[in-house]
Amino acid sequence: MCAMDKIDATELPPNYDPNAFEHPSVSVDVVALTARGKALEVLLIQRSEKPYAGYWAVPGGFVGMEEDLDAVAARKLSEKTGVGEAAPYLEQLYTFGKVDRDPRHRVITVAYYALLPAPESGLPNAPTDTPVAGANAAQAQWFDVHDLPPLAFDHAEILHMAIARLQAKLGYTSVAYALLPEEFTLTELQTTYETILARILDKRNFRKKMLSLDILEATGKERRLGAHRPAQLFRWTKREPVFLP
Amino acid sequence: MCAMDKIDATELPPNYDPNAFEHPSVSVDVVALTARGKALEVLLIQRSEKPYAGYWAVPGGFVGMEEDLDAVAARKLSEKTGVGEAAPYLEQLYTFGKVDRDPRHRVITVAYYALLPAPESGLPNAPTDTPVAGANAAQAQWFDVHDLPPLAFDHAEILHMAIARLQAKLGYTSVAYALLPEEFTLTELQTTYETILARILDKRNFRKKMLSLDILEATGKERRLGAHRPAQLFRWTKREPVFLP
DNA sequence: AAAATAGTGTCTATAAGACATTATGTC
DNA sequence: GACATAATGTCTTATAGACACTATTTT
Repeated sequence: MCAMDKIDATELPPNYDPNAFEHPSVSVDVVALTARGKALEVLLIQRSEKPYAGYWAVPGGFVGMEEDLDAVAARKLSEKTGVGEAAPYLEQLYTFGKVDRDPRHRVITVAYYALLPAPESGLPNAPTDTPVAGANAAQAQWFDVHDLPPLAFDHAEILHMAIARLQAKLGYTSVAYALLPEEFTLTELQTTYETILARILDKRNFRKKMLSLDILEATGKERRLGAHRPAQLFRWTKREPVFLP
Repeated sequence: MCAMDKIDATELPPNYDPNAFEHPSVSVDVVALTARGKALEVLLIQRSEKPYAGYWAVPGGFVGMEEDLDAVAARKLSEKTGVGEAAPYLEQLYTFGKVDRDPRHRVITVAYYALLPAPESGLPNAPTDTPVAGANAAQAQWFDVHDLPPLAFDHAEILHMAIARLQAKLGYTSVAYALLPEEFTLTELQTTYETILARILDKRNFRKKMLSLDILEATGKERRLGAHRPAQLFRWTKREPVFLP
């Protein structure tokens, strides 16, 4: 433990030199999630270097001196997924700071999670289906969260926390908006909920509930797919998360 | 923006030198809350140095290379409040990382909040009523969160987030256990809820609800205070937070 | 007996959950 | 008309909230 441990942030002298002591590094990691059909998928990058060479990791980057945490998260997400200007849902998750979570040196990571519409949705903020690998040719790929490769560092813990947070938020907000295309059927919406919650919901109760919340509106259009009755298309009344009663 | 901004944590070469570039500093700030009578109180320290000399701040400290984030939070809390071994409720709140939140240099702070029983409760983990000032003779004092002195940095934002989190958690967990003494009356419990939520609750509904949750048990003892019927004393069935149905 | 707080029950309204059939399009 | 998915309503149960009086103790 170095001398810095005992310095109180509230009591720093004005001439204190922030570089007089060794600091932990700070990184930002982004759990990018998308609901594709019946799978909840996460974007992972395969490491090509030690430690954890060959293992997969959530994309992340170090925090420089002149960039807000949120900005680092947005930038990393954009670099890896190809999402453009239209802001995806991006929320800080938790900060992981165990001394030995990175075997090389002390790295404190501020984890975020992002919700993206399925790549095939055609939305401007949908990720490209082929994520962008890093400069050192590491692979980037979407994985079903229930069929994961070995994960580096404490990234399994980070991912589980992101999924738990999303599951919880589904219950009291309209965050699901961020996972769906502009227009969708109630069945697609229900499938998204079922995918994330990993359980089957009752169709009548689900529709009754959703339509009572004033968060959806019919577009008047319908989707015709196959030899059966077409489905009405809906959109969100607000493309931002709303707290539900 | 320095070169470090563009280095990807998942792609670090094994011989990367973490000290080759300037890092942000990392601090931990702890919002210590206690419910004393009809006031929710927060522990603040008065700064004696610039910037924000004379302003009040939440206690905090820098994170050294060899200490977990949670451990820094626990240590700071213990130093300032005199709480001992018996662990108070301590939970990570949010990480604040705006570039200019500290005018001196870049400081990213991981905020925690702690719930302590009232100083006069006699519990082993109750804070001393006279909090410990820092080495440079700054004052430390408990303040009603609705009657605050001017706060330094973004500490007003941190405090408001802590209060909002506590209010939310009261609704779906038994965290209130951490604010009460070992034995307490239902009226004291209700007063604690009312203080935190800043609204009056119905006595009959409150008692009906609380007693239906299997989180309280009667001690068989009663408290006699003044010219009126004595109140039964209760204790928590578990001194840890429980999720409520 | 006056004062002060402890303690208690009913009714209503709302929400959640179980449950099966009809409707409408394509091929 | 066979097939496949869309769309819909009722009943039961549990929960939340409004609401006022009696009980017990001290002084």
